[in-house]
Amino acid sequence: MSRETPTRGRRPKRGRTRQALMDAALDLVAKKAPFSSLSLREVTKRAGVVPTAFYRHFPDMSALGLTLLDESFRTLRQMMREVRQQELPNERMIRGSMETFFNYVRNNRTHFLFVSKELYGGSATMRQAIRREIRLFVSELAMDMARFPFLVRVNAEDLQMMASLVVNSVVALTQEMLELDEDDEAGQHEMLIVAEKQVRLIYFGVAQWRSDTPPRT
Amino acid sequence: MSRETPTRGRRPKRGRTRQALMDAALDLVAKKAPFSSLSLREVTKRAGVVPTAFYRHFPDMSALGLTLLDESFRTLRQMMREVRQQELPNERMIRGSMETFFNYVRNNRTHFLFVSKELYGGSATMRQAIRREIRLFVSELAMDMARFPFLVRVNAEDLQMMASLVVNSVVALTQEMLELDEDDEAGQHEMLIVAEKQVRLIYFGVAQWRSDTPPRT
DNA sequence: AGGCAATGTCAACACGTGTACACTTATACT
DNA sequence: AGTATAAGTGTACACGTGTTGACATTGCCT
Repeated sequence: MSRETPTRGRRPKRGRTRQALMDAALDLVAKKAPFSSLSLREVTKRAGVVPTAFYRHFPDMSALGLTLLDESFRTLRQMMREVRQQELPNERMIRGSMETFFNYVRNNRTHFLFVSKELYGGSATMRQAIRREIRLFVSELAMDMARFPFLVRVNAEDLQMMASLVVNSVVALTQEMLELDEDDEAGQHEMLIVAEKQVRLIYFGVAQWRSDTPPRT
Repeated sequence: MSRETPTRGRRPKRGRTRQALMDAALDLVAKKAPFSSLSLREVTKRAGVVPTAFYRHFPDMSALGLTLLDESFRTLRQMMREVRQQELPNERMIRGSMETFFNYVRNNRTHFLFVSKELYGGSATMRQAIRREIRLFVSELAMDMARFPFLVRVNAEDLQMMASLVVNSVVALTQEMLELDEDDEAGQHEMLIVAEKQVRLIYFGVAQWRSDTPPRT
């Protein structure tokens, strides 16, 4: 038995522990295992808090997970919206979007690691929640593409399919990038280059596309 | 404590348990959690065997995992090689490859579920092993594409980038399909359609591509 | 038929797990 | 200042975990 602090119930600021728990969970995810295989005790220990203190902030681990998930996507959504609104010419737009996105990933590494590991390995509700976010990105991108003049003849279904192709590719590259060492700048830069090329390639394909089925109104 | 069979050491055929353990693991992965969060006891219980019997066949759980991984990819590799060798004209080739691949996924659902959940959520060695297999597919596809007459001017780096775009997209759609209910035929068919369109779209983009930059570091 | 290696069982251990309960302390509000 | 409430602590329990060791059975080979 380790008796580091025999003092009893003495800790400063008001609601600091909640954040400590979230940070601890992300920490463990980054350097150990996926969130879904973390134990409550493990997290509390890392946060420097007794196990039972956990319940003062979350009813159980899955609640912590959903909070983390929300935190991960909240700022990202807004950022992508801003990126989209700045309306650059095509070529510059692709490059710019990729740069800001991957920069964001880099600055929020632990959050993306968390999401990446839960996308397919998490609980059913967790997976669905993440998928919903991704589908949202796809739909918004599809709406943007609908405004391209050379895509007026493409029906909604195909627009969705094109957008999902772009998003899926970026997601895959993101996950690949997260596998790299944190300070492998060369590798990460290469990922950016590849991502930009892949999206440009898709862009070429899109320009060539015709929907056989009747176009949208 | 359930004492269903108080008999002691009585079980028929020779090496049947090893397969029972592997089946039990896949079973649990399919209807519960990712392999990496399964416990040894859980697996043995499912296999109808006492925990210690496990060690007669595998030194530990990770060994079971690697065996399962090998089993998952061994037949797939060969199948893809056969598909590639049948040299159909472009359009038919895309459709045919997608059909046979997704059919294979359908017939080996549990194996692919296993792989899908370990790709990002598994242990480091597991993740690397799976990535290696995927990279192998990418390289082989790139070699195939190199024989396309309209791709002779594309450098090796870009060929790799194109192939990885195709493979990543198919992988993503596969994982999406695995999320569907096992007997949702309509949904699975739709996935096939989307996959075929996406690859065709990439194909269009590829036909338009020129490598501007000479290969550099 | 006999032997021996492979394959199974049982009991036990030391430890990690989630959670309930009763408690102490810190902070915010009147 | 006084106090109610939020937020922390320690103890305890029942259970699941991986692994060890000694023993029992099976089945293939000669």
